[in-house]
Amino acid sequence: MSTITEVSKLAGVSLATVSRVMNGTENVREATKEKVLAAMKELGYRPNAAARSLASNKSNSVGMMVSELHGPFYGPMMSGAERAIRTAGKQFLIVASHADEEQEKKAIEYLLSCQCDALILHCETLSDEYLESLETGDTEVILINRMVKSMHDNCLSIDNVQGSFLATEWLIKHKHNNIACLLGPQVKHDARERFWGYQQALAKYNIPFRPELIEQGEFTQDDGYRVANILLNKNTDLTAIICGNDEMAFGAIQAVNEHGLNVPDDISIIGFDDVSFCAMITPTLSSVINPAYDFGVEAASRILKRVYNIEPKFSTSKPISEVNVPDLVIRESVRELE
Amino acid sequence: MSTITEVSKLAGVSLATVSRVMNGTENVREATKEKVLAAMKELGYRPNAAARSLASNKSNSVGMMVSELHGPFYGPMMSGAERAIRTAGKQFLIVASHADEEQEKKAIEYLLSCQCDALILHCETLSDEYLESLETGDTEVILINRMVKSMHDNCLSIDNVQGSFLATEWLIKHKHNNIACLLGPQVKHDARERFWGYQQALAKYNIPFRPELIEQGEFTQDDGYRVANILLNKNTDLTAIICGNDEMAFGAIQAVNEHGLNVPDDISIIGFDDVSFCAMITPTLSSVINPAYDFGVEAASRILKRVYNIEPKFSTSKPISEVNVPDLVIRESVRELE
DNA sequence: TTGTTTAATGTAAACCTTTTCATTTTTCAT
DNA sequence: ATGAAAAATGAAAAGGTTTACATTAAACAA
Repeated sequence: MSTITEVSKLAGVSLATVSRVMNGTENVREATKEKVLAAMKELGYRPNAAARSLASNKSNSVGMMVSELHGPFYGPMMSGAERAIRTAGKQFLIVASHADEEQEKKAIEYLLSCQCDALILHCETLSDEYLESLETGDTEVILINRMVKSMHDNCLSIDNVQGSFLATEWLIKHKHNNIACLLGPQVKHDARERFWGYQQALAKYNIPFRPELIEQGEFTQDDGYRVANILLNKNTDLTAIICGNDEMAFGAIQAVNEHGLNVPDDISIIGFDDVSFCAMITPTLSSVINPAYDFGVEAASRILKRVYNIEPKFSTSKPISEVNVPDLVIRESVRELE
Repeated sequence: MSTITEVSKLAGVSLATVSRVMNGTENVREATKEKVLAAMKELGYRPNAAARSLASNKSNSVGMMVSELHGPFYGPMMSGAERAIRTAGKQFLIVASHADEEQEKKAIEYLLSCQCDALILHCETLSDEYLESLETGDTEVILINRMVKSMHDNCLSIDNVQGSFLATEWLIKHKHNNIACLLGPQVKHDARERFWGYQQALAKYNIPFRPELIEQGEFTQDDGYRVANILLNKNTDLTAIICGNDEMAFGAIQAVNEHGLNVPDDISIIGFDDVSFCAMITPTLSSVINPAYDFGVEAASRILKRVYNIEPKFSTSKPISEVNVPDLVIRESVRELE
């Protein structure tokens, strides 16, 4: 691989001039510029990112951490952020943490050691204290789906309690009384918040909380299926199920069908996140909107402004603030009782 | 941020020793090691990846390029590769190219300038010559969904022609004669190959090729819907539609439904790729398996072996060779005619 | 012990840029 | 034409690590 030195020799100028041409920052005479560009081309020169970053103490890259690289929720979130960052000419790195504490820490360490200028994190296990400690460095950090009060301006999330409350309330208002709840893993704060929203709604309408209507599982289709079966086997009177997320809801629909019951005629189901397949499955799934794509775009936009002083070219479909009031989308999977 | 020098001073040893402790390569006395580790911890030392990569000419990272970060096909592909790479303790970088030639080149340039030790590329627009030129460097390159003869051992793909042939043949064998074809964008080689497989099957069974049964669109649900409508408006006798991929197929199902027709009673539909939602929608979608996850794992495994001399811990569910014979999964979206 | 081999550690150059500061060249007003 | 100011360029240090080579300390045999 050729280096800047070789380019400078071929072009008959100094290192510094080649660097200036590359970065386009300072004045270089047009004739010189062309000589350098020609030399670069001839040698197939490609700047060494490591050396640049070492010398400049900047990497021109933004790192993102997500739990998984696949899945209907993370995909749009990554895409949104990527689009905004790349359009601004900055580089974008992604690492997956698999929602494991140690791996989350390692992933962040890695992004930091890459000298990322900013970080976008969707973390599931890390404590507020750990996240706060990240702020002490000079790397901008934005958290998605998480609210740490002391980092308020750097957090983007929806009000999970409110979202779950809305979903439950809709069911209550439409005459459902025996509403089951398929919880996500309660080690995750969003799963806990969603549970709390359910409880709040019951309380508001004076509906007794029945522990037998609660089951907990992973945020997956398989576990939704498994856990919904448990629920259906022990309860014959339930008319609706609120699910921790859409994947679980889809598993629940399968379980309901296998029990010879119909969604929504026998049982109404509401998911959470409103991922793309909600509108694809049969019946279409009612859900609480969690605007993953917009969160990605918004996170990136804030970074572009704050770190690079660039006015972002993309904007979100609707304004995104720190804590967003979620909307409920009603589709075929629910019905009102008389 | 603290540096290796500060660590060495605090521990009372030389730079070299700290480096040796970090890398664990050479002999260091146990007592010394502990001193160094303690100093690192005390300072919160984090190695500078740029400096390491510059000095060692290695980055311990593998780069991947995909067209999009979201979507049911790329997600599993990224996940498979990521899992294998990270388990081996190497780092994993992803960039998106948006299936645009210039952006694909830029993305690759970026990964190379990051000194990635190896590249996994899913490219759509680049020429064989360009890809061959990448091989001249000392960076290992693996191509997914692409076969360049001169790089045979570095390519992983399915036989698209064969896949499409199988799907078409199934329909023919089950008495379908008027089989329409929803093509993907013919600038993409896989879309072209799939078209070719369709033609081959017709030819083999002496079914005349009817241009009015062919429409071309993007590989998206929206375009599948749009293009299927065109097809349905001008053809009243078709009984089956072969689609360029699963997204298009889903769009086609919607179009068929809106025309007051039923899948599969009136029209049979087969997709391509067998992404996860095939089994989730109604009717479940028949498709040709394109093992994205396994391709990711296999690509990573080959790199681990060749570049790092590490025996990979993960293996694919079934053996993956360079060009794989695809399987057809028959689900509810097709029926046999009498 | 003494000398020899091996293990542990240290020194300093190298990796490729950026960037400060100094120097040279150009421009332009007089 | 002259000098001052501005623009263009160059020289060299700095950035944090690895690693070849040199040195010192430990281990061990005689």
